[in-house]
Amino acid sequence: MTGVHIETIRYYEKIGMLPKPGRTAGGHRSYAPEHVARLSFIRRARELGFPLEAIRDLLRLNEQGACCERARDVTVAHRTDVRRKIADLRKLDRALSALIDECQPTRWPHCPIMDALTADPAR
Amino acid sequence: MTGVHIETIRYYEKIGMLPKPGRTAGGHRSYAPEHVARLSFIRRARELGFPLEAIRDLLRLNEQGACCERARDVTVAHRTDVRRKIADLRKLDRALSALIDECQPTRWPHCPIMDALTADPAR
DNA sequence: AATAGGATCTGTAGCAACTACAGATGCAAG
DNA sequence: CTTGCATCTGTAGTTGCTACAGATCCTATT
Repeated sequence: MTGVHIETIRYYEKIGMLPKPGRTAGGHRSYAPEHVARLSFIRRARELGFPLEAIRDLLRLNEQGACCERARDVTVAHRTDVRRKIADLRKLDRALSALIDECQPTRWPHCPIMDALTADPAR
Repeated sequence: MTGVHIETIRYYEKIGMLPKPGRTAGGHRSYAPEHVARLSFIRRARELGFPLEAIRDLLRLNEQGACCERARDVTVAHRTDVRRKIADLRKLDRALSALIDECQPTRWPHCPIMDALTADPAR
């Protein structure tokens, strides 16, 4: 129903992201509509890359009806984190590209990738 | 000497990234220059974001003197991975920014962030 | 009503790449 | 010879799941 794997649902239950559902006579979990809604909420937030701890905050805000102001703060903080990661990865991309460019057969005396990685014990 | 945390060094030893060093009479590890060189290699490769498994390959290539061609392949594969991550994160950034933009006090009927996350059980 | 099959149950271990303890030693400087 | 820091082993925690094993349950068909 929610597209969340069953193991993941049980994991969420275990870490307290999802309230424990009722059980059938045989011990199987039976989920109420609010479980489904909460799971959908979590899934959408996960698709937006929010960490589970942030989602916990968002869920709390949602329940309290405390809206925009603070939900926006959480979202902005998350975006800041995403942007930091992008910047880090771009730096990596540039460094890797420089190595790859240097590593052309035409310019070949010795492998620049290995040179960049090998320690220089003299220094 | 290498800037690698001591716990990390022991972790590398445990997973076989670093050969087991000799020991002093009292049982303390004593590292030879080749350990230091290997650790430096690993550290530089980690700074370039290579996963440990790829670093294992690079170290093997380095020992075999097998150079450019294959080291280049490993590096290009890693860059592809980095670029995929950048693309994913940019998509996230755009989605988050759209939500944040919509969430201005001026346009306020209801919080667009919570709306986006809340399930629509009717549909 | 019996049965066959799939789904769920609990619990644990694994992923990547470390980090953080606890409690016990070793070792070097003063 | 002492003081105090560094290292020792071993285990558990981090994040967000995923993948089993072996047992039980539930549903649909006969």
